[in-house]
Amino acid sequence: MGQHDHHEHHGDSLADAAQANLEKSGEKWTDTRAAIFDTLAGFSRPASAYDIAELVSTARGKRVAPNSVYRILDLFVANNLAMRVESANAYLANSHPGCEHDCIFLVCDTCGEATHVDDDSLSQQVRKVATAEGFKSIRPVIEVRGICQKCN
Amino acid sequence: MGQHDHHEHHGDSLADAAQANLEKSGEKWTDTRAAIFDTLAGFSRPASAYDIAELVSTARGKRVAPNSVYRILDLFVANNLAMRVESANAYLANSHPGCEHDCIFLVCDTCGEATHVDDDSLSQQVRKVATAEGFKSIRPVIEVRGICQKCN
DNA sequence: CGTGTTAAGATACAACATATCATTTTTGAA
DNA sequence: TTCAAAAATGATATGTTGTATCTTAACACG
Ligand SMILES: [Zn+2]
Ligand SMILES: [Zn+2]
Ligand SMILES: [Zn+2]
Ligand SMILES: [Zn+2]
Repeated sequence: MGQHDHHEHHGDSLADAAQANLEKSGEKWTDTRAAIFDTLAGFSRPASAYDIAELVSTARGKRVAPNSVYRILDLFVANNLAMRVESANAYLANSHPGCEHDCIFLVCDTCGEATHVDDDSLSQQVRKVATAEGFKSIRPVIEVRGICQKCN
Repeated sequence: MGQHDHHEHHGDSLADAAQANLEKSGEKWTDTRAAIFDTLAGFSRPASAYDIAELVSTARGKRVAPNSVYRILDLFVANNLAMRVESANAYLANSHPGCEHDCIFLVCDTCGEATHVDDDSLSQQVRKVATAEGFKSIRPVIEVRGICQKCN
């Protein structure tokens, strides 16, 4: 189903890719941003801004306010370093920054884990439906809520 | 794109259809539920529980608390009388209760209006992707954020 | 340096959502 | 009809998510 080439990154490799991507857009990879990215990437589930604020605060020994976290998450989303899972009011690190496409998230109602799926033909169809209705600046939100295999 | 027969209801006809549907499930069509449904159906855009609480309170001259509204909206969603638009934290009356299918919502970031689209083949594909990953109790969330034709 | 710009912090508050317990209304059997 | 159980709604408190505004700190660069 992955109809395009891309690289799934992990750990340091992911942070490096994220940094490279952000800097390519002329943005800076500051300590705070790095800490927030690392924390986000450390979650195996979509993390709320408050989750991240708490962990980063502890990790750095000084409080990081939620609004700062939101600011940086917004920056990450705008630059494809992270995605927002709308049905969970939470965020996920993008495991393949630099690769532009519409992700599909399968979110388990029981354990909260989110599976990331790519299906370009499907997301293209969604875009086509919206285009047909005259929509511009299209951002598909394709998610599935349900019970994952492990929880069944 | 609507690959199945169904009826779009409006006004009293819609409320009647909603009532019939709810009662078919053994639930009661109380005054409060009727008022909340009417208010919800009167919105041309996804309405938040608080929006509805405020309007219903005014209309009935007595306060209806948000938690009551949430309770009833949950009931409506469970019985297909309303749908939740996840990316807007808000609700829409279902213009065709009794007709089971996965709706697609196109939501304008500028004016907030939501266009309702049905595409069974598309939503079936989304379900298929989730099924292939071992998901059960699947509830697709297919929405598109963007700028609508009028706002362009 | 000094000055303008960008990033981050502090604080307050708004918006969305749920938990718990009390009260009212409905129902249906005695 | 009366009364007890169940269902619906109300009151209240609190938790969670998100934004607005202003201040302070870090940085870049002439
Ligand atoms: Zn990809
Ligand atoms: Zn699970
Ligand atoms: Zn339909
Ligand atoms: Zn619009």
